[in-house]
Amino acid sequence: MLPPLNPLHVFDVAARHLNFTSAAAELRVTQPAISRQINTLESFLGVRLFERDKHGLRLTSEGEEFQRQIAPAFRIIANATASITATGKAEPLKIRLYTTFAAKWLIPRLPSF
Amino acid sequence: MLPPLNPLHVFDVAARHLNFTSAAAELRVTQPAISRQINTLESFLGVRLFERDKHGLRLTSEGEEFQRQIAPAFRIIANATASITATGKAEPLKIRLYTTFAAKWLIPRLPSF
DNA sequence: TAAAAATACTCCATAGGTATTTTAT
DNA sequence: ATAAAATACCTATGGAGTATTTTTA
Repeated sequence: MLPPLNPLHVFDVAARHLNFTSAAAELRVTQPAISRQINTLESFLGVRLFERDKHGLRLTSEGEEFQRQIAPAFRIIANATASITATGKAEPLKIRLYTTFAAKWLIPRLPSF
Repeated sequence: MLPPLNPLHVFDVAARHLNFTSAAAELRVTQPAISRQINTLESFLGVRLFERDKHGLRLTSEGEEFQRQIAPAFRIIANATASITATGKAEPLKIRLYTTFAAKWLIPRLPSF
């Protein structure tokens, strides 16, 4: 069974920040958005991941272990996405044209390009 | 940069099935839902993941490589979720009661429980 | 009292369903 | 002719914003 994935990602970020407000900044959303995503995940799991008491915000022991386990998953996804996105970006551009056109028009302009 | 995660998960399942209809069954949604999720992912990546030509449905080479890379991420997430969900489920149940009640009512019934 | 988290309310975007069309075997 | 994918259309759910309240250092 998979948990809701967007809340899981938010948790991954928030667990590194230990601060919902700055996690919100990294994800380019607002602080309440983070609060609710975390809540969604905790409700789904039936487990409290963050402790909101004295000492401010900290991970529960379950939260810490969970974070440790899931973090690699997002690194994998990010890497895979970077790879596939990069594919083709470095492909050489192939151009066919008349030799006379190449000589008279293209070659002179190549340097400035 | 992370891709949309729900479409990514749908892709993971569909890539194993090589069949949107049966992937839909596994995910308990309809076939058009799969079709659109895949489309969302392909649009985001700017890469075609499935080939829909003769021979039916097959992964493109990029799709195959991508699937190979991301699949472990979902296994990680599923395992982590199983662990944290299981936490506490095996906790011993603590009961306090009167010794007389224990002797007369509880103990006789324990075997059948 | 200042800074951060939670909550209430509203709005929009994403995701799904049903019906139907297209495509390919 | 059949089976699967794509598309159109509509609906519903989830996610986000703003404003505000609660909490804690």
